[in-house]
Amino acid sequence: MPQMLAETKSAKGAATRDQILDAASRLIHLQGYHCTSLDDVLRESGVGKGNFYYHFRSKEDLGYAIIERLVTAFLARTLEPAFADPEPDVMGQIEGFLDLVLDNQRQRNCVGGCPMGNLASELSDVHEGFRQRLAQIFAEWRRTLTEALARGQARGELRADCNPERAAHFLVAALEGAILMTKVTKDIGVMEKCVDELKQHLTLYAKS
Amino acid sequence: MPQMLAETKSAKGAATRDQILDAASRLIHLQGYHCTSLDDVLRESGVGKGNFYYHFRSKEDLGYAIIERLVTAFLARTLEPAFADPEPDVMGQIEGFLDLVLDNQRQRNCVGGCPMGNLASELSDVHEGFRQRLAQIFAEWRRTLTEALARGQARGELRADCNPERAAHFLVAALEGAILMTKVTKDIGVMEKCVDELKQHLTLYAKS
DNA sequence: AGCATTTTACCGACCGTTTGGTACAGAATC
DNA sequence: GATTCTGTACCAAACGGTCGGTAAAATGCT
Repeated sequence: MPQMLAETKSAKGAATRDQILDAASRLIHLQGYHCTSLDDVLRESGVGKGNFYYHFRSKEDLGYAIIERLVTAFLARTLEPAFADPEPDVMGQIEGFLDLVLDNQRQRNCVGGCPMGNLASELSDVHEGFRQRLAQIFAEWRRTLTEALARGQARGELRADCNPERAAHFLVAALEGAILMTKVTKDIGVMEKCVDELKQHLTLYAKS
Repeated sequence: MPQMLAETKSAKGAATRDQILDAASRLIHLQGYHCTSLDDVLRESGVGKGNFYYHFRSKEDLGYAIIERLVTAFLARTLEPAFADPEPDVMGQIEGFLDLVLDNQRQRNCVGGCPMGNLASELSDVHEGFRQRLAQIFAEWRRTLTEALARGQARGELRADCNPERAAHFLVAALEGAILMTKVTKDIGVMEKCVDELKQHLTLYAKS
């Protein structure tokens, strides 16, 4: 019975594994999953093919690893920081979060779009496993927003007739759509308008 | 000098060309552009390879044709009908349009998503020509909404402080995002919530 | 300590398949 | 009888993936 796993056990191995993930993340963010070939990743990362298959079972396995790295990066660097402190007013927190995502796209010059949104669009109807994992991530994103809104509601900052869960669904969807539109138009102004309008929408929830 | 064009000249030729486009549209809608191979299209349409290359210069050429067929179908069957009659109240027209798009996704069981949104996400950073054409389509969609909103504003149905262009940007983006979210979650309820919220947003524009 | 052995990490040639695309001959149609 | 169409055979390149083999660590043994 041959060893079927490919677990990384030393610091050196972990380093090359990271090199692969770095290159693959970058390429897949720009070109998509199917349009990024193994050879692309190998060339970009300077890792040999045999080495790749030492660290990953398959391209699919790499795909899952990329998604995992994506979600941790998003949660740790964008979502959680924006809502970490439960003290400040929720409205300001959400607006800050919107600005953060907007600025992210501005810095990228409208290239790449949302890594998770891209994969969701490309793979949802092609690979059920990927779809489920991605859906999970969006659910977590939504949950964070829902909780923040509910928190604000409990504190009397938001109107009682605001439906936190529905609003969270809407915020995530609108943001994803805005990123997509700014990606296809290559005009950050498009997303700015959308975020402005989204902030307008938030006033619907504000207490009188 | 060989014949470089591939213009269809008889009814029969046009028929097979349509068969190809039908199959390709279906497949690309479900699997995306890169994930749909020529052989897939040939198998599905029952057309030989030589025949395909009689009607299309390349897969890229097919891609452009698909986009063209997409836009005409969307404009003729969805967008224009919803806003054809300039008489009724704009608010109702937009709500009707939202319901139409929502119902479209319901009928598809949340499979496929928005054909144009999918291509925009997959190809915007990979193929500049496709990107430009897709951006054009979204611009036209937005223009229709902008004009409708401006019409309503001129008639006093909408508040003066509503910015039609900005609102149109937002509506398109939010709708695209909602379709994407319903595609990845495979739950039409997600899109229903988004459309509900979007209708709430429209009340911001309503006169007092 | 010093040597032997296993484990971990890595390479690049190679494999079968599929890719988009071509050549071309034959059939259908006018 | 030319033009319009269509099937088949074929191509080089690229695809994801496998292979045998090799450094280089880590580990075991005395």
